[in-house]
Amino acid sequence: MKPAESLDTRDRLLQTAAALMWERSFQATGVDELCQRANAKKGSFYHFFPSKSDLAVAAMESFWEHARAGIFEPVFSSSESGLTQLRELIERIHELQVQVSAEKGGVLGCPFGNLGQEMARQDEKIREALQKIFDSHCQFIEAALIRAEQAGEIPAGDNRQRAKNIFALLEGALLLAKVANDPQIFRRVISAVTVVAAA
Amino acid sequence: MKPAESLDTRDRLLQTAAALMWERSFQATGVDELCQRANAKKGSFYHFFPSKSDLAVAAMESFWEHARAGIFEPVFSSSESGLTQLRELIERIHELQVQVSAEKGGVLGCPFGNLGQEMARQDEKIREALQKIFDSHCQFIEAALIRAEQAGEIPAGDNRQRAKNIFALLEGALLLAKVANDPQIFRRVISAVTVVAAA
DNA sequence: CGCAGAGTAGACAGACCGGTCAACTGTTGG
DNA sequence: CCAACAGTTGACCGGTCTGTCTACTCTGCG
Repeated sequence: MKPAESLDTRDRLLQTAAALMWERSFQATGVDELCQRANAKKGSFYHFFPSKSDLAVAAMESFWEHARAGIFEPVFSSSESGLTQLRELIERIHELQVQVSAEKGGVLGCPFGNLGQEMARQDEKIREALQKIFDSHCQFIEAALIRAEQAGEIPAGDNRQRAKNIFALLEGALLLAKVANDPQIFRRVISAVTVVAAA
Repeated sequence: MKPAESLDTRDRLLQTAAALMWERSFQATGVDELCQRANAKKGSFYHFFPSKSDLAVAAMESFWEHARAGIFEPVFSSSESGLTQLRELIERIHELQVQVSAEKGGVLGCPFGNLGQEMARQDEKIREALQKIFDSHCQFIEAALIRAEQAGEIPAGDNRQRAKNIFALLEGALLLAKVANDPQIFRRVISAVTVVAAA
């Protein structure tokens, strides 16, 4: 993630929004505060985005693009086996949680999961955007499972469903870690992933 | 759950708070609206509870007591085997999700998980309360796993950790169902529980 | 009866919210 | 040289937020 100062106003707003909403929540993030932190003025905000919800959608999409390019694609395009890639992904997520939780003074969990729990029932656009982002996550996992199946690492089965199961376990583990405020909870729960992958 | 009219003011506030915060979210639930729906006045609200956060904690504890008495204790004190009890619990949760989502026009997910994602990083009292409620959930699951292990349904293992894994899967599945706005997602993901139980 | 305390009532406060708007600036292309 | 336009600025709006306060009612008890 580039330093905020070097970006243009729109990108600064996007990046600040993602950070603040991850750290706190959508509703606890005020437009005024957000603009201040992004070094932008309210008028600029509403010049680029019709509403706070639209900014949230754009911020999540942008955040996912960064995560995809910075984590998912490198991990899943390696020469490792499907299951190893999966374990590598989990390792990266865990590292990120540890690092961010040290920086912010507590476990933040998954930015998409957080926003989903909070806003899915209140804002349809946000719900749809997150649904798509979840799907993208699952597609990466599914592809790894297919490779694992072809390599004989796991028995043949419904890899799409398996991917959803694994993703659900990830999200649940992040929630437990957040409520316990202990990133190690995530690592321990996640040990079950290999089993779910073969289910 | 008794009809709201027959309860005293404090209980009406508790019940209405749990319902509204489940349906929407903590921050989207206003004190004014809450009082109106509970047929109470602001003065009464702040007579019983020092703040909205304290009400939320009390409402979650009360809701959990209802769920424990109405679902968890009946299910886990039956004469069925440990794994069957677990499946029965999941069945009940699924039925509840289907019913509530028909009533409210969308999947609401887990009231505790929702509040946890939203408020764990913003209100330490809420975080601690939910942490305890999560623990109680896990204790029920763990007890069932111990019975399952003794009956030879699953191999010997760390049943405390297994319980956390299962609980994480449940919470994750509820999140996916909420974001997809489809309660059937929950049922499908949850098919992996038996595997996780034996991991 | 009279009093104490629990609970009720709702006006009020002050901060803060998301969002609007008209005026301004800086750049680009004809 | 100016017109067109993307972007910026910050004052401003009406509404809503949680929480406070004083006055009131009801009930049980000595």
